[in-house]
Amino acid sequence: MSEKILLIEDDLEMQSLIKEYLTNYDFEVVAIDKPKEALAYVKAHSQEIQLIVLDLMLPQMDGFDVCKALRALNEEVYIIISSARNELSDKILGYGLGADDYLAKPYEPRELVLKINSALRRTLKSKKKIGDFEIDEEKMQIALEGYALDLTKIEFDLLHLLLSHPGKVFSRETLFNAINGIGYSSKDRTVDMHVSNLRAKLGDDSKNPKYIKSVWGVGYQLVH
Amino acid sequence: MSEKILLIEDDLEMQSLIKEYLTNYDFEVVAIDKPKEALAYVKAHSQEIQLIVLDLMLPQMDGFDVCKALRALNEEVYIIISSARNELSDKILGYGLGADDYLAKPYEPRELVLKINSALRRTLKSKKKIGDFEIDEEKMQIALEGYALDLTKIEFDLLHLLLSHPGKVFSRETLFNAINGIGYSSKDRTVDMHVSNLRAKLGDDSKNPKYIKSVWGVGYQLVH
DNA sequence: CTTACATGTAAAGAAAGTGTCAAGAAAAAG
DNA sequence: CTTTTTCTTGACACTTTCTTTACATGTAAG
Repeated sequence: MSEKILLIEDDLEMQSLIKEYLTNYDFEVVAIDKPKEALAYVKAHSQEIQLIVLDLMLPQMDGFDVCKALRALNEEVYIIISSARNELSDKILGYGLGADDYLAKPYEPRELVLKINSALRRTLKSKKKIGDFEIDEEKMQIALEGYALDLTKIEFDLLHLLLSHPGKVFSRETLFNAINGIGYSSKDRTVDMHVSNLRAKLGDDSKNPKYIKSVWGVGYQLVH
Repeated sequence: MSEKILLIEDDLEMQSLIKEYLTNYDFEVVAIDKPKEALAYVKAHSQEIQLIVLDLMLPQMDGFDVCKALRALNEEVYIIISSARNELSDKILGYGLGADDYLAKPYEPRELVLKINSALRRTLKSKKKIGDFEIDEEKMQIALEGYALDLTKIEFDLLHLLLSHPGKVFSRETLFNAINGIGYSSKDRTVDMHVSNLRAKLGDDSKNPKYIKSVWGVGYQLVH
């Protein structure tokens, strides 16, 4: 699995250096030196690009405007700005350019790799797929077979926990603690109730569960 | 029960110190100073290793790359990185090297033991093989020759206990206590009943047991 | 071989766990 | 402050599991 990265850098020597370095780390890199071309590229391939590395010292357009334009084209993409250290460092982060991270020049290529990795880890984290489910952590939403479920907070937490370890048996106490902090007593039926409601929303059947199975005397587990 | 830990540390003095310390805590430690050797070792013994302690100040390869390579070889293993405090401490945790925990040098050996313990508690949970059986503790499931058994909680506990010490003779009282807390009386036949049901589910024969053997006047044992 | 006690297991009864409706309590929204 | 939504609790029916009883069978020792 490789990720597509757009590198916008007008210093061609630097460009090829970084491109090579990132390529070694299994990223797919598209390098462009002219901001207008870059914008055109993003317009055309918006969906494919996971991340943009933008150097601010660009000739044709002001780097700020490029950044804004990029963000306008794609709200989701992660943008890392690089620029000479003493230049704009503070401002960039402060003002709403839409950039997600900042890297002072000169920088170690490794640093860039680190930032890219952490960025991708974060973006790839929302929208995990598990079986027929799709979790969007940011939106606090879970979809089943493409249809978003209308869950309460507790239901979301519960299902999320079950989905995080498919097949694992969770005791009622564990589930209770996950949603309520502490204070479980064995005659508490609240977890059962939430599971029952969840099942209803999932269209699941307790006697013949497709998703949430009861483990007698213990708790519940996600069928997988 | 001891756990296998791989220690990658090029400072030999430090290495033997830590190794000795961990050994005192009943861990089985493999210490290697050369990263290439370490990688080779992991490749060969991937399944056995529960946890890796990796020192970043290594000669041949960059510690980052070692860490990544280790993670590539084994997604499951828990990796603890150690490194001089002021070096990269913050970055390491933030960025995606695949490490699970971080320890700033110099550290107290005790600290390391604590981290190891908490890590093992988390990972050491699933899928042990014993003879024809395979236990998945997380899923609370035991499979016989690949087929999952449908056991009740008590049956699971009972078989699990027998499997944990193949050949050991367990008295009825011990077995009873394991499943019921306390309160065994010698004319209690409940353990016998559970064993009988278990045997049925295992397709076992009490007169000619393949799995659970009766030990006259005492209790039961797992045939091995 | 006989006695005394141990084990195997079917079947019945006891106990405990689960599903969910409906009502009340609590929290969030308006 | 009122309304609405969500959460908890109690109740009851129902299911599954556990224990006990009962009797047949098996084993060791005199």
